[in-house]
Amino acid sequence: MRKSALPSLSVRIDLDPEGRIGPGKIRLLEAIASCGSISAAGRAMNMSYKRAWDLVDEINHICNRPAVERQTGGKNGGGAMLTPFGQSLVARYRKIERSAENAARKELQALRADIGVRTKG
Amino acid sequence: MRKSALPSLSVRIDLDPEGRIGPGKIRLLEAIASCGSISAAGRAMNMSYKRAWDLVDEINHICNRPAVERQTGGKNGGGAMLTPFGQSLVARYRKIERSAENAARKELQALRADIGVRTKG
DNA sequence: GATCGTTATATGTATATAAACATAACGTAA
DNA sequence: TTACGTTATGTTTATATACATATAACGATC
Repeated sequence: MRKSALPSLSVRIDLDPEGRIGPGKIRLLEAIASCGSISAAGRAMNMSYKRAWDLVDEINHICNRPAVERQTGGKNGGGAMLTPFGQSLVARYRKIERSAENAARKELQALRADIGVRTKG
Repeated sequence: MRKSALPSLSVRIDLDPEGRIGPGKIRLLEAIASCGSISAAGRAMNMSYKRAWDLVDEINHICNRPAVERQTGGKNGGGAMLTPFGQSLVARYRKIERSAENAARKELQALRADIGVRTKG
């Protein structure tokens, strides 16, 4: 498998001075979407349930609307899924990320040439 | 009118898994370039000299070559300036940042529209 | 040699962040 | 009712980060 070459970009969206959404929260949202629960997503990311829950809570508060809808109790104990807004948030982030990396590719290559390629391994 | 309304982008360059360069370090480099010393740059950014020095040291180590050249002692007690590499690093970062914001503008506006309008339900 | 403001370094103290652990509430199904 | 796995919410501990303070070395200038 091919790891992303360094240097690479990471993009954050500053929704307000105290609230940003970056690659970590987006990966968590994606994991929730594919796992069906916060706790399973946390396990998949090697993250404690509490941390995952706190991040979800933070995301929902940063945006003015819930990105994750949660059900407590019920079949299988409950679960969580992305709201339509949450889905579009992830999609938008990924699109922005792709656009940014595309736009920056030349400069990053030049930077890599300056610094020297480090092939770890 | 102020330049960037929220949400806005912030871009980091991951030079290696443990070393990133983002808007803070770039602003520090720019302050050093315009102030002529680490300590003056720190004062200008309301940052302790130690913190500024540590950041410069980190930058110089993250990259494989110095971005800041320092002179201890001498006229005015010494000073610091950007190396040619440091100058190009700043220029490249700012160019990447502009490209990224340009590429993401539409999506950010859509996101702003989503978040700005609070729809309960 | 004394002065000056800088670089360079060390140490201790707050503060913020993350991890670890514990426990209750929930709602479906057996 | 009981069991189950989840959401929800604490409390405590540990770690990392930032801050404050102190001090020495440096080298041109006076």
